[in-house]
Amino acid sequence: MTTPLTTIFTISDLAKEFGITTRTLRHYEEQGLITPSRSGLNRIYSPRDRLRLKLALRGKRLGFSLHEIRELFELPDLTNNDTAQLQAYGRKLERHRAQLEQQREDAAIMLNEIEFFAKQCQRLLSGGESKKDGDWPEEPTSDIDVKGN
Amino acid sequence: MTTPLTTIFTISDLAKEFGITTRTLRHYEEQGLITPSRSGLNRIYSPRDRLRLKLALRGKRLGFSLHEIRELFELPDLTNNDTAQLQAYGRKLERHRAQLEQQREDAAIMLNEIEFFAKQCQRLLSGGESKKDGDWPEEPTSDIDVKGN
DNA sequence: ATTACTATTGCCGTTTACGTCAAAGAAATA
DNA sequence: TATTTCTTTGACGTAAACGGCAATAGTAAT
Repeated sequence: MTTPLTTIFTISDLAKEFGITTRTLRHYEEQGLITPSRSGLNRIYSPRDRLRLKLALRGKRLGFSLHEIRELFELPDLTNNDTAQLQAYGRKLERHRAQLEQQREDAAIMLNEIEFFAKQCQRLLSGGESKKDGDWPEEPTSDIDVKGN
Repeated sequence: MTTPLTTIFTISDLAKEFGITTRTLRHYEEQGLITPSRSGLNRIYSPRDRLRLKLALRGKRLGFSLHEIRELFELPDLTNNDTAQLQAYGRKLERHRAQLEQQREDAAIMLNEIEFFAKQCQRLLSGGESKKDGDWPEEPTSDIDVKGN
């Protein structure tokens, strides 16, 4: 069995695979996120283009803007070793790192809250009617003033 | 020392505390996220309102829309035990739970990628020039086809 | 060649989440 | 009392991320 030397994708291939529209793919191209080659007018996507799309979509799920994603794709030029540019990129990475860690924390907290309410739902649904007229805490209060916060 | 029985906040109090504008607070009210009481025309925010704001902002950081956040705030009515409604709420929670876990995974992956590139930056900046003409992997390729993915 | 897709480039529309005045009423301070 | 200062309600504007045509232009199958 041979590995294909050149795997290519059409715009609708990728659209189907990732559950997006072709309009979205063209939009991402306009924004400089992906730059497929052409066969005449038709777009030809390489595995590298596909990878970029995958990364872009992950970035989107994390709430990054297309602009931010594009910036992350623009790796600093290492041939002319431009220290300032490299530092700038480093700071940008640092900011995104901080944001991602904040998000991890937020996600953990919110998962706790949601799981708590989900369990309440299940209890109320499976376990007959209610146990004592089971009621919600009047709000997702999991972090209310626990630490004077 | 006595604990204040009624802590209240003005619109600019909360705006300052959370680093948002008063316009944002009014917008959240229009969208039904917060419903402060009034003193004449002026809005009066209770600790409960403040908590809601806090939760809302966390939801935002996680990419939830104001509409979704509002839905999560609308706990199903437990007095008339409406099974269908409770189930619907449960399914909604389940969807959000799945999304949050996806996000945790995404965040973890992206943190790895970013930390990798950040280290490269530091190496190139601190360790003199370059070691062998250090170059980037031509892309954040950390997950390219590692598992035929 | 004729039908039938699939793609391409405009280009205008839409939704979300606010920003940005403007006009006007209260409230605090000099 | 005069004057900032804060707030309120409109109402219009905007940036981001596409959606949804329309009018063609290639390409594929019959």
